[in-house]
Amino acid sequence: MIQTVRGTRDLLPEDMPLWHRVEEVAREAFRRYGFREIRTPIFEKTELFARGVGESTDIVHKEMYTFVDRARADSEGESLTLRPENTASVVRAYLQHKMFADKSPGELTRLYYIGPMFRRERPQAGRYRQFYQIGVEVMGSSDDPAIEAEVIEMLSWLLQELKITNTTLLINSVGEPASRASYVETLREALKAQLDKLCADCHHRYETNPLRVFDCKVASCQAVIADLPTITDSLDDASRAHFEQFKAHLDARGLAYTVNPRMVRGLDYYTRTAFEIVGHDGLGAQNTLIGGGRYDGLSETLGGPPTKGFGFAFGLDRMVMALPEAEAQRLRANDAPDVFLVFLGDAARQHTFQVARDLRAAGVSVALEFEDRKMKKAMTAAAKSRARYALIIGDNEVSSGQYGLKNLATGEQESLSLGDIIAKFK
RNA sequence: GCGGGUAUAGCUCAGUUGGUUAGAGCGCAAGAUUGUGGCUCUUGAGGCCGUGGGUUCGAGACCCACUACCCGCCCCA
Repeated sequence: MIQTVRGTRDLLPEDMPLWHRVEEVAREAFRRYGFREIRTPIFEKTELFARGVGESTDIVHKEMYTFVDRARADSEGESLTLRPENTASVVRAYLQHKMFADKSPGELTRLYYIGPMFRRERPQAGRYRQFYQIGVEVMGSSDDPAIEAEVIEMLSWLLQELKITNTTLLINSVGEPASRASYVETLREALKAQLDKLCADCHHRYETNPLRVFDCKVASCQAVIADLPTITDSLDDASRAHFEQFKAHLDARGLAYTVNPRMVRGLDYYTRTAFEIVGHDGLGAQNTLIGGGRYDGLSETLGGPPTKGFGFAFGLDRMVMALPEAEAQRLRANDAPDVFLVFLGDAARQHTFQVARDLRAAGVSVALEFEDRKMKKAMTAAAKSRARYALIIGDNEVSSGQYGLKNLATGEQESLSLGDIIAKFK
């Protein structure tokens, strides 16, 4: 039997109401905050991600689905990649369509996206090779921290609307590229003296990406980590001032946060503000719900004019997992037909098709089966469909034009004309 | 790439020191009940026991290999 490729999965009808709900709430949040949708291609030239995300990152290094396109007579096949994330593509589109050109100073471009991304990682709880992300990007000439606070305010509303409570907002500033680079050296110096106390993984991190040592879960490493210098101490003055303003904006909006000076970003393009919203319920080891930050240099990296940028992304797979059970049940229960048509005998069967058409034309969600069954069986099918009502159509009903409408939850039944029934569902 | 776990009915799982016909609950089907579902009772259908090899008189069980899935690590939004 052919099955799904490792790390991919089918999203079955039972779960779709949950996915739709997250998408619907997100779109509503974006509408209220002035974001407009953009859809970029699912694959791009490999170079876009190599430059945008960063050559040295693991994503580019070993986690991309890259393939060479078919060669033509006049050219080599070019290297293409299924998008591992969407920020680089959105910035590319922003530049390609010169969205900055008709803007006045300080005017922002607010974009959002929803769609699948691909990473060739080992799957685990809440992590798939084809996963779905929702994200926004704010681009323009301004890097006002009020932008950041407003976006986080929007996320706060979104989580509340989804009934996802018990989350924590973590913030940090990773500074300008220059101050970040000097901090990495400071950190490497500090680690050098304690190398003998670190685990094998951290030895590797010391070489490749010292910032990652902070994420180590080994107890002996944690002891060392506690005494390491933080990036906060190395911040340049402008970044420090920017971060202070950002916090003041959060305070003014009543948004609670925890400063985590050890929270760093893996992708090359991040500058200054970084944030995460972590969940605590039912997410396994993958408890980061939302991650984002500022990426002021990305446009230039991709050959565009100096542009400020700020954005976030969250995984739909994981957000759906984080929905509380009660909310999930409510959403699934709502995903049911309005009425299930039960008919008895061949004459009623023909008549039922007409009734179904009239109800549907009036906007009612109608379920029915085509088999002529005993009433008992038909009622069982009606209950199984989870329809709110069963509409009973036998010879008596056909001749009288009065149908039995039974509320399947309460068991109450009344006799109504088709017009009355349609009115009831309006 | 590395580590641990699991693989038996549609689903969730039992299955004793290796023993003859592989079980339960839920679900599904039929009936009790020929125009009224849910509850109850009765009956039934449904299994290459992940795949391949080995040990044995005999393997769902023990050994080896493989594959798949799950969880975690690496990495990361």
